[in-house]
Amino acid sequence: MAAATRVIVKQGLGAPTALIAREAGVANGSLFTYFETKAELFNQLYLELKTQMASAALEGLPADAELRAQFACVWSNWMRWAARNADERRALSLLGVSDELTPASRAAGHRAMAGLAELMERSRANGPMREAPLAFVAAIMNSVAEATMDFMAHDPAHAESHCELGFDALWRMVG
Amino acid sequence: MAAATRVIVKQGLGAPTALIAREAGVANGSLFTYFETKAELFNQLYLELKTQMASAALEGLPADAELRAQFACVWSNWMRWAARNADERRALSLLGVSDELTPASRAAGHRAMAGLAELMERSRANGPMREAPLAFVAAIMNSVAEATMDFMAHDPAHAESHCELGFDALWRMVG
Amino acid sequence: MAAATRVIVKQGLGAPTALIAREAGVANGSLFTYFETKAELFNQLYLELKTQMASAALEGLPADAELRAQFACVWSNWMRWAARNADERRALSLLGVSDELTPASRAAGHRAMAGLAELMERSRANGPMREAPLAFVAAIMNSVAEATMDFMAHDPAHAESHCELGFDALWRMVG
Amino acid sequence: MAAATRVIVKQGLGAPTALIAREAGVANGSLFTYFETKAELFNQLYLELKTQMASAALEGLPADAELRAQFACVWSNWMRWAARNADERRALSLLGVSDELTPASRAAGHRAMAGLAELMERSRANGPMREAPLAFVAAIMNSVAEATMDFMAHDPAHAESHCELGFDALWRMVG
DNA sequence: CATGAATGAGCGTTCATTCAT
DNA sequence: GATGAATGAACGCTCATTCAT
Repeated sequence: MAAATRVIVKQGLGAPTALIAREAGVANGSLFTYFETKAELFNQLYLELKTQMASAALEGLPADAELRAQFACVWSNWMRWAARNADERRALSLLGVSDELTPASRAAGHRAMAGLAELMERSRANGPMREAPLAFVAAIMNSVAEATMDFMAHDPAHAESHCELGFDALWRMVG
Repeated sequence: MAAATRVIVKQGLGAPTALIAREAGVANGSLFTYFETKAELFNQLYLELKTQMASAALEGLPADAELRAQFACVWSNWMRWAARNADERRALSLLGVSDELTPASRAAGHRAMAGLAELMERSRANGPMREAPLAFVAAIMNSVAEATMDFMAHDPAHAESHCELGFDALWRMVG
Repeated sequence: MAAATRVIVKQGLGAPTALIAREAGVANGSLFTYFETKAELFNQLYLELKTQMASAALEGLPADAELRAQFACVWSNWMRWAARNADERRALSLLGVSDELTPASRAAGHRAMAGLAELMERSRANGPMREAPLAFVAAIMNSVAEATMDFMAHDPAHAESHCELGFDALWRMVG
Repeated sequence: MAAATRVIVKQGLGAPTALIAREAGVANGSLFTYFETKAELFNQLYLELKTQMASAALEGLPADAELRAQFACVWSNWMRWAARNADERRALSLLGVSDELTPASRAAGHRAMAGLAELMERSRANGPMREAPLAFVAAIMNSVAEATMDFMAHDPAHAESHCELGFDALWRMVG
């Protein structure tokens, strides 16, 4: 998995399975002992990374703090994970647009993000988007997060300020 | 070009050039009379679609209206283009993440969006994001637009309301 | 023809007909008005070059001089032609080993060299190879000539001395 | 390798790799397990054949016999190898004029012929070509050898006598 | 006759997947 | 289970040749 992540980042989703196997230190064919097909590997990797990202975001959530503070904590965790796991994030992003990704995996990915979605749900409850469908709000949250991560990755010197700018913007939208 | 758009939407970027040629009603090899390589085709298509999208968005811009109204008009054009050109939008989105896309094409794509960026620039001038880098604000605008388009495409019955929700959210962020 | 020669030298026999046409300043398809196929062009070119080479070699032959002097004159003409028409020689050499060259062309090529062969025939009449088949002697003459030309082309500074060395060697063999 | 040799002789250097693979009894793609490219295969084959030829020529060289006898032995070995390995010789000859042959391979080929060159060097030491560059003498030796082989192959009935004629001619030149 | 866009068979090469060891 | 050589379908691209203009 870690090997696949590294290879995908370097070579894209078109990277030969042989390369992934070599990076993992196993034989060419052994890869297919663990994953029936390349697509299967990609789907599992997608889910693993998404889950890892979600749990990183929710780590240490102060359950009884104010909503805004909770959200700020999650956002900060999320962005920090992205900054420290640039490869994982990049791979996740590539996998997310792959044609090989099954609807099932995509659904499972959403489920992994349920904790985040729930927080979002509560955050907007009294805000201007209280009437919008949750999925829509979640999608916007995601897209702003992605854009923020891109900027943090691209310009690490101002990572901190971009992180805050992103959060403030998001909170203005939904909070 | 239109053929390539259709095929890309159906089969992804991995679609055989032979299929694109057939869809266009020309012979396998004729494609390479017009585009030196598959990558070249993709790059040109990307730029064409991006340009088309940008000019659709800026069409009929009421130059002396209030900023908010101008922006609303652009947003509405933009979303309408996306709704009416779902294939084009999907193809553009796939092309945008391709490894075959050259930095030059990406830069040209940004230039095509200059009109939008400039409007954005003016819109945020007195807003809460007046200190943020333009590129960052543009990225967020794009990402919210993308998310909105996705929802409009996915649930055409509520396209109109999603369009408004998206705009309001964006305006709250930057306006 | 001249265009074909230049292109063959630069790109080898695999050079596209389109390139030859462009070099000749005519359209892609016009080439096939003059030559039915690429092979036909190559065969005709082969014969033209071989004929040109042979007549260059025989030019100004002092019909009533001593045999050795006659041969020396021919050899000198031959080598001079090769030196001054490096492209033609190179092309001829490539064409000579092509699979496209028909036996008929090869035979015609030999006929073009008849004058040289006849001189050779007389030269060896009283020499050590008087019993050998003419064709064999001619082949050896040719091969020594080729080797000499190669050296003259490769090291033009000593062209003159290589030319003489080649002649002396050949004469020792047959004269 | 043997398969490649056979196919090259029958079809020339333009023969499809698929044919070579089939002749070798392996799958289309397997060829590229052993040789990265077609050119790589050709280069390696060239070197193998050249080396094989050279060692055949030097086999059983009577180190303390007279020079002429040594040379005669080598010549006889050489011609016998060519007669018995007509395919190999033909392939070698075709490979030798290919544009795919790298300078490195050509140099390695020369190195493989070093033994022959050295014998040649000693043979001419007191002969009429003692002042000529070694490379030139070697080139002439080669070209006479080639011509002789051609005749032996073309007219096997008189192979023996052509072999002798060739040697005598060569010795007259350099010995 | 000249043109040059169109053709499509054919090629070298890649790589996910299999399977005998 | 692990291996890695073998597989062969599939792809991007080339180019000799044709033919409507």
